[in-house]
Amino acid sequence: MIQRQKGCNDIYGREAKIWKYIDQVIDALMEKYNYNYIRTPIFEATELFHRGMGETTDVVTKESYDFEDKGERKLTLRPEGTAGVVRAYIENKMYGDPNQPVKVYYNGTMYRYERPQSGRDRELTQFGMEILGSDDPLSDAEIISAAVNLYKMLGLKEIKVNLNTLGDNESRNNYRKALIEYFKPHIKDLCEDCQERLEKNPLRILDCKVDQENEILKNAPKTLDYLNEESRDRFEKVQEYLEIMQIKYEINPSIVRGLDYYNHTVFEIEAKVEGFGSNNVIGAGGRYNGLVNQLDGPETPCVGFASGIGRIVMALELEKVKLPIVEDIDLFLMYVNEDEKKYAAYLSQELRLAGFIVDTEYTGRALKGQFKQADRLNAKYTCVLNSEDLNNNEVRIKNNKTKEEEIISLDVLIYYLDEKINTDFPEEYEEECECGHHHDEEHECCGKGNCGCGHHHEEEE
RNA sequence: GCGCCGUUGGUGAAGUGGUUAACACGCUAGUUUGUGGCACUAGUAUGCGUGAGUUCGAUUCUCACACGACGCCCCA
Repeated sequence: MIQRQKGCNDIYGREAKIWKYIDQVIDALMEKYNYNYIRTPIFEATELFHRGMGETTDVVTKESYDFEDKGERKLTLRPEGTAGVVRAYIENKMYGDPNQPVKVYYNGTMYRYERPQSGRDRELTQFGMEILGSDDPLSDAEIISAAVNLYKMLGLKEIKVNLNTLGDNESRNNYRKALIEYFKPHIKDLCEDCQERLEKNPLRILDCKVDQENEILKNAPKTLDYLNEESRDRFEKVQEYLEIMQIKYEINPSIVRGLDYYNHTVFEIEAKVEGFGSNNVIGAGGRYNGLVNQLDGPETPCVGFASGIGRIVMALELEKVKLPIVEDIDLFLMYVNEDEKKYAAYLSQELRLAGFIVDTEYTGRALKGQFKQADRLNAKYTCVLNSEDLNNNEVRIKNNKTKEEEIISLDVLIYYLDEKINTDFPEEYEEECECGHHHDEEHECCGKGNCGCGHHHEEEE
């Protein structure tokens, strides 16, 4: 049997509904923030990804899906979204658009040749957003706020924003030097991996899992002490805007992004949920003022964010968040003989076009089996089409919850169903927001906190 | 790339070096019920990840590979 490829997933059933729902929330949110959807190719010239990340990083040498096509072009399946967006920005000369900055978002599959583990697959789906052409700290804050609001809208409560700054290039280099100098005398007391990291990527030592509790790490120099004045001011501005937007965050000096093109703001958003594996970062981003230029575009300050949809789904499930996913149908049509079946075909067509979710029998089951199927599909109503009733221009509609059955004239069936569905099965509004109160339509949120539940928040309950 | 554990039907799983691979759920059919959901009856893996080896004989032992789970490295 041919199996699916390692680290790839088939998403279907209820899970697929969750994915589609998330996509909808993303689209709705991005509309509010006025970001435009952008779709770039899934493969690009290998060089695009290799440049700007440095040829020697593990990411490039070991973890990218490189291949050659029949025209001997060297191609790579995109491992992330930003490079393609930046390429498109440059190639389409979006920097010349009078409408600046350019705000775009994407949502698609990415490919990384990795060893699969919890929260890490070879094919993954990422949503991301970028602001190209603004160096304003407000744009950093906006990106972070949008990320936080997305998670809140989806219903995640246990999230934590870790914020840090790398400063500009000068600050960053000074800090790097200071770190190496600081760690060098202590190197023997650190784990093997950290000894490797010292020259290669000293910032990573701060993030080490083995030495997490080591005093040496705790007393290590902090980024913030090596910022020049300009970078420090900038960081303070970002924080100020976040506070105005009431976005909670924590400054965490161990947040370092892997690649060189990052500067100034960097952040990671963790899902703090019981049961999450070691990869609990559901989204991350930062400022990358150098990248556009590195890829032959004009000097362009940018900031962006990306989030793995798979990890969001995982977090939603672990938190047992109730999602507004339709898992039932309005009506299941049953029949026994061929004439009734034909009528089922006709009626399902009519009702579907009228906007109802209708299903019927296709596998030749006996009536008993059809009732079971109706239950499995969570049908709100069932209807056994009976030749006798049909001759009288009537059908029997049974509420599948109360088992009450009514005989309805076919002429008014649509009106009947329309009304009954709303009265028998009202939509439930029950959500809990940060304020800790359950609330529904009558009992609204007290307004403390930013729950994104979609209801208007009054000052008083 | 490294480490650890795992892989039995539609699902959850038990089990053994040797004629029919337990049990449960599910599913299908039948009896009964005015049109089901309860109950009862019957059916439902020539098969135990793939390949090779040990053996008279392997799903059970050994090895390799694949896949899954988790962790390390790395994390765009």
